[in-house]
Amino acid sequence: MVVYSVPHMRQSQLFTKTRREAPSDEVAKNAQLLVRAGYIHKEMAGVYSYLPLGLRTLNKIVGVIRDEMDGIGGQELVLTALQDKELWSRTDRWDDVKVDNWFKTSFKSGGETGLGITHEEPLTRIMTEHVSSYRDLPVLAYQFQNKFRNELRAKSGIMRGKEFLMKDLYSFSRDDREHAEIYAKVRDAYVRIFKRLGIGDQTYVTFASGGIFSPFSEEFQTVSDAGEDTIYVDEEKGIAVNKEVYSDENLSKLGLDKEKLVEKKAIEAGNIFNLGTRFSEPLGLSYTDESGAKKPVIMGSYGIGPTRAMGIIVETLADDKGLVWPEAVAPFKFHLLSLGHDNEVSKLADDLYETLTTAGAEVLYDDRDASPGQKFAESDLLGIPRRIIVGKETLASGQYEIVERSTGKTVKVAKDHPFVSFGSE
RNA sequence: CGGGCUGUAGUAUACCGGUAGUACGCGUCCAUGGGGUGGAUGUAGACCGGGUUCGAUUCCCGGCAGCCCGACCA
Repeated sequence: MVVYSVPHMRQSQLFTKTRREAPSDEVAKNAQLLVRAGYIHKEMAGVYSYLPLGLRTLNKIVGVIRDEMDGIGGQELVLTALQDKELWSRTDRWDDVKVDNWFKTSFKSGGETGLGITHEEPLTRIMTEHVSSYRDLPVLAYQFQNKFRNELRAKSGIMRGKEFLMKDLYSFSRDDREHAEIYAKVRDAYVRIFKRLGIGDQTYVTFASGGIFSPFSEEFQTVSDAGEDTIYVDEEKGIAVNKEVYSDENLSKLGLDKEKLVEKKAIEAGNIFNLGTRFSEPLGLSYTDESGAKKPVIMGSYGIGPTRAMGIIVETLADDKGLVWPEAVAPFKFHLLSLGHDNEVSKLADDLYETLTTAGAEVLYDDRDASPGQKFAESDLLGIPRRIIVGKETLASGQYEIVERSTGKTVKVAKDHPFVSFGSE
C-alpha cells in the first residue's frame, strides 16, 4: 500500500474550510458535497483541483487499484500527456472527424500535438522496442494519468470532466487463448477493486457494445440515480446488459431471460475491452513464435477513472449530512474532536492524539476553538469513518465516545482501554 | 453541436430605470461551550464592452463565463 508522509493532522493547520451552502453552479451531489467539505475546487467547467483532503482520498483509491493491478502482474509506468500526431495518424485516430474530443495545440517550432485522450498508440509503439519473441509475452502495463477530453458538455461534477485521472491497463498476449485468461484475471481484479472501494454491492458487470474483435465489451456499472446509462439487471446472476445492446437477439446470445431483467440507472465505473490486433497491426507490434512464425500481438485495454470512482462513492454512500467514506478510501480513519474550552479536556485530547499518532493511526484532530455543534456538523460533512469525542463527559465517566459515521452507532471506550478498541487499522 | 436558462460582496440570495438589502463568512468585543451558540459592531458587491435614456445593476445588442435538456462519450 501507499505510504503517506503525513498520516495525521491537526485541523487547526488545515487550510481548507467547509461551507454551509452548496455552490450555485453545481447540481451534482458529488460536486456539491466535495466543494462544501473543501475536498475539491472547481477551476472551470469540468475541471477540478484536488485539495489536501480530496487528494488523500484520491490517493487511497489509487492505492487500492494499484494494489490489485500489481497483484495480477501489472507493471506500472507513466506515459506522456503530449501526443505524437504522426503516431496517431497511423491508426487513423488523429483526424477530428474520427475522434472529435482532442485538445490540440502546436509547437513553436512547427507541427501539431495533442493532449492524450487514451494511450493505446504510444504504449504499443514502446512495446515494439521491447517485445520480439514469444518469450517476451504476455505483458501487462498500466499507468495513472490525467486524460484530456474536449467534451462538449461537462456535467455530473467530477464524474465527467475534461481533465480527469485514469488508470489504464493494457495487456499484450500471444494469442486469443492467452488473452482470454488475462482478461478474466483483470475482470476478477476489477470486481475486487469495486468491493474494496465500498461500491461492490451496487456494481454490476454489464455487457455493452464491443468493437471489432468481440461482440461485447464489459462495463462495470454502479447503480445510481445520478447515472447517465440505463442498464437491465439480472439480480440472480449479478450481471447486467447496457441499453445500447439490449435486444432480443443479444439477450438470447447472452443467455439472459428478459422477464428477469430490471431497468436501472447506472454510472460506468470501469470498462474492459478486447482490442485484438486493432493497434498491433498498424503499429507493427509482432513477435516470433516457437516455430519461427511472425504473429501480431493480441491486445486488451482496461480502464478505471479514480476521480470518477470518487464521485460514484459520494453519490452512492453520502447522506443528507454530508460525505460518508468507506474505510479503505477515507482521507483519515479517525476524526478526533475535542469539545469545549476546558484545559483538562484539551490535555486529554492532546494525549490521545499523541497515543494514536504514535501507534501510526491516521487521525485528523479537530483541535480548533470552535463550538461543539460546529465541530459535529463539520465532522459529519467531512465523512471520516470513526469520530472519537473527548469532552467533559469523558472526564466524568472516564470514557471516550466513538461514533461510526455511516451508521451513527456509538460505543463508549474506557480511557485507558487498549488501542485496538478503536477498531481495525 | 441543437434547444433553454443564468451572471449582484468571499459564499448563498433579495429588490429596483433614480448607484443596492438580508444571511453566512471574515475582523473586534462581551457572553456561551455536547449538534453550524447568542448579542454588539466593523468589513466587503452589480462579469466585460457597446447602445437606449436626463440617469442603467435593472432595458437592448455583442462578448465572456456557468448551468440544464438532448446529441456525443476509447
